[in-house]
Amino acid sequence: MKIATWNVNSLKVRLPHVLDWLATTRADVLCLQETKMEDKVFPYAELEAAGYCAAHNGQKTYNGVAILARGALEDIRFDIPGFVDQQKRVLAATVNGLRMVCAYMPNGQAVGSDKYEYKLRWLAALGDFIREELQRWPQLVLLGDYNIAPEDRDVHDPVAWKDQVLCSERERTAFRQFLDLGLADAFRLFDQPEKIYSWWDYRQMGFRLNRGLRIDHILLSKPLAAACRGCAIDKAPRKLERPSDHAPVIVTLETEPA
DNA sequence: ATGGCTTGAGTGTCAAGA
Repeated sequence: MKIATWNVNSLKVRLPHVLDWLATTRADVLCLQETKMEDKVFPYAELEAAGYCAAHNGQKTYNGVAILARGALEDIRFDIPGFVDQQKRVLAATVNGLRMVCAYMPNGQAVGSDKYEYKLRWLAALGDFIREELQRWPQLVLLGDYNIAPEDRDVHDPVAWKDQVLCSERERTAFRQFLDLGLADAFRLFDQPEKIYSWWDYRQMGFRLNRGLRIDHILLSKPLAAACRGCAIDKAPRKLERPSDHAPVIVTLETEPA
């Protein structure tokens, strides 16, 4: 079973890339972030024609998350329960007995800003939610755009980024709190080459110079980590015309028949 | 260089991303 996440930076612009990528990879589940659209214009029909069921939690202009799956989506939940938030950043659904929690975590703008404090409050609330979800669904995947580079090796220039937003200690501590719930960073379950990233700035040839950050992640609960056979970041879509600034991350799980 | 691209909104030019 292949499960993936991709911040598409506008699904309206990127739908052709998404459809091509699904046809190529045959992923079973794809979680999207930054759809930047209301539900009434979400391309359900095009995705269904491609063989995918979909659930969407969207809004105009900003944010918006979706889960696409070859199988049925069950127990769909929107947002973080009990956390008052106008921003559409979380969507959860069960596929083939596996709980998927798709998250577009806040950017935080700058260390010390109001948005940074919102990010940390938001991350704490998500942690509480995931703890509850794990009790009901031991087979859980928390995946999406975390907007956190967990370690210096996930940063092209750790000196320049030191203590900056996406790399600050408080954000990295929040990331480790997900690991403390028993989740594992699928990418780090395997030997990986150096300088692998999932996001590159559009400006100043960031991608060509590989000036990137690894901020998109797939975290697996213990039974799924044991079943994980691989994790990779697919740079191919980042090379296309009008690409998203993020690349998809994909895991392969060896799952037992349901 | 509070910059450098890209998107959405909306038709001016700005907010937001990371």
